[in-house]
Formats: sequence, C-alpha cells, structure tokens
Amino acid sequence: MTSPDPARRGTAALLLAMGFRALTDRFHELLRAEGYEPLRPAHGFIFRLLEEHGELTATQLGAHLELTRQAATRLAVELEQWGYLSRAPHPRDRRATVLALTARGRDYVAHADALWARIEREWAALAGEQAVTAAKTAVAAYVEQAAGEGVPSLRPVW
Amino acid sequence: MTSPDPARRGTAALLLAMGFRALTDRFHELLRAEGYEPLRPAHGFIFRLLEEHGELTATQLGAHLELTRQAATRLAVELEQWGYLSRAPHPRDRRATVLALTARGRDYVAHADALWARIEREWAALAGEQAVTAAKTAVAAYVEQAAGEGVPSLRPVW
DNA sequence: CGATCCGGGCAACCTGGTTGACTATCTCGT
DNA sequence: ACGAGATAGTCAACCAGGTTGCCCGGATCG
Repeated sequence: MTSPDPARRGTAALLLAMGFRALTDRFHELLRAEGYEPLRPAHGFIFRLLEEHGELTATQLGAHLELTRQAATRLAVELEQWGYLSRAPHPRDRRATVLALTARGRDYVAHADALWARIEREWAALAGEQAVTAAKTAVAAYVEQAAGEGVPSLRPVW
Repeated sequence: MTSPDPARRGTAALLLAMGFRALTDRFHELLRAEGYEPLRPAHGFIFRLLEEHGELTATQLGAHLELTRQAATRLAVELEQWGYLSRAPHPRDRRATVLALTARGRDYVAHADALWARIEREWAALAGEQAVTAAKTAVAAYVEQAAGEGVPSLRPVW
C-alpha cells in the first residue's frame, strides 16, 4: 500500500494509522539500539497510568486500559518479572494487590519520554515545527469531541 | 487515559493512535446505522488493493498487506462468503486463483469512500479545513521518510 | 452476624495471526 | 524433452493476546 495523497479526501484514518506505526517503529528502533527491551504500547500505558496515579490495583488498571482484570493482571505480572513494577499486598484491603513502579520502571519511563521527544523533534525537522503542532492540535480536537464525556479509546480496532 | 495536551512533547504517537481509533469508530457507527456489515480495516485494504490493481492472487494480496498467504486467503474467503469478491481460476496458471471485486464489492467501496469523505468533513468542521490538510500533510511527510524506498506499514504494533 | 459485593486467580475458549508440510503446477536450463 | 527447482494453494498445528465463566476469600452493610 503506497502512502496516499494527503490532499485526497477520505484518507485521514489511513494516514494516522501509518503515522502511528512509523513513529512506534522508530521508537522501538531507538530503544533496541540502546539495549532496552522494547515493551509494547500496552506496557507503556501502564507506566503512564502508574506515574500519573501513583499506585493502582490490577482492576483499576484494566478499567483504564479497557481490558479485563485478567488481561491487566497478566501485563502487570510480565512487567514485574522484568523488574519494572512491584506487586505488594494492599495495606488495608487484604484482597487487593497494589502495583507501583520500581526505580527501574521510573528510569524506563524517563528514558522513553526522552526518546519520544527526540522522535517528535525529528518529525518537526522534517515537516516543520508549526505543522507538527498544528497536526497534534487538530487530531486532539477530533479525539476530544469524539470522546465526549468519556475517556478516549486507545487500542486500534484492526 | 485522558486526552493529552497537544503542546506537550512526546504525545504524538498517542494522539495518532487515538485519532485513528476515533475516526474508525465513527466510520463503523455510520456504516452500522445504514445496515452495512462493518468489516474490519484489513478487509477495507483488500478492497482498495483490488480497486487499484484490478485483480490479484492471494499471495500478492498477502505481500501487500504484510501477511502470510494463508492469512490473506482466509480474509479473501470471508469476503467471498459475504459476496464482496469473487475467486476464479487463473486463465493461464492453473495453480492460481484470481480475486476480483464483485459489483456488490465495488458498491461497498464507493459507499465507504463517501463515508470517509464525510467523516473528514466533520473533522474539518471541527478543527478547520487547513488544519486538517496540514495535519495530513505533516503525517504523510513522516510516513514517507520513514518508509524510505519501501512500502509504509499499516498494521499497528500493539 | 449473614447476605452480598468485590478483588483476584484459574481454566477453558476465541480470534487472528504464524510456521511447517504437502500437492499440483509452472519454468527454466541442459 | 525432461528433470530440478520455484511457486500457488491448502491443511494442520501452534501461538499470542485477549475474553468469559467459575471459584475463593476478604470487605461491607443491613
């Protein structure tokens, strides 16, 4: 599939999909080059959620990611095995398990943030600083409107 | 996951993913409202390839979609069962099967194109005509550069 | 207290892809 | 002319990443 003419109507979704793929490919390329395990986007979102909320249970994680508890738990267990997060008993509720980033996890997040910023600078160098900002703003406008009250969905329907 | 501040660095990929998701959700919503079966993006890409190239074999399809021939065949069989494409023996090569859109398939494609154009107009009404064009151009620039000589990838890594 | 709700784990299953093996047919070099 | 190797397709087994259903034990509230 060749990249569509951006002036042509109706190719927006296609372009966004290709853009997402190209950016994440670049991200993994850089990550791998530095010896980091290239985790999948789902893991990255767990990192961001934990960074934002501090500590969460698997159930809360699942709700944020639009995943079942079971799926969220499995991702969390994977990350624990890699040493990126810790699972500890909840201090007040003995049913629950509290997930939190380890130092290694926070390091990974910081590094990932730096890489994303770098990739975005690469994009800006190519397409122009304002063009990239305008693109992000335009997409954000649609996403916000589409999400309405709710939370915008992440995972692509494929 | 709340929609990130578009000015913040490092959220570009996230935004593109959410944008793609929001646009395809809208597409499926419209399609369903009119009684069309909401096929998945992969089916849509087969339609576009067949429209562009006329006729293809499953193997060629697989190559374009970055899929094994087995996976491509399965998608084609599904579409045949829905009546959107025909599978006929190749006139010169008795090993091969030629895939082509049926009238029903061409109708679906035409309708899908109209819907995508409509969705893009909705986006333009929200974010501004030039902003949307600029966004598409900026994304296309990155995709093209990233693809280099090759063909840009479609399917998101998740 | 007891009924019910909720977090989590286990097992079975589903979907959409992959790999590997096999057959039938085509192609090309000698 | 023909045999070797490439190629189109199919079938079967497997795998990854999700889901649903069920169960347990701890919380909560009448």
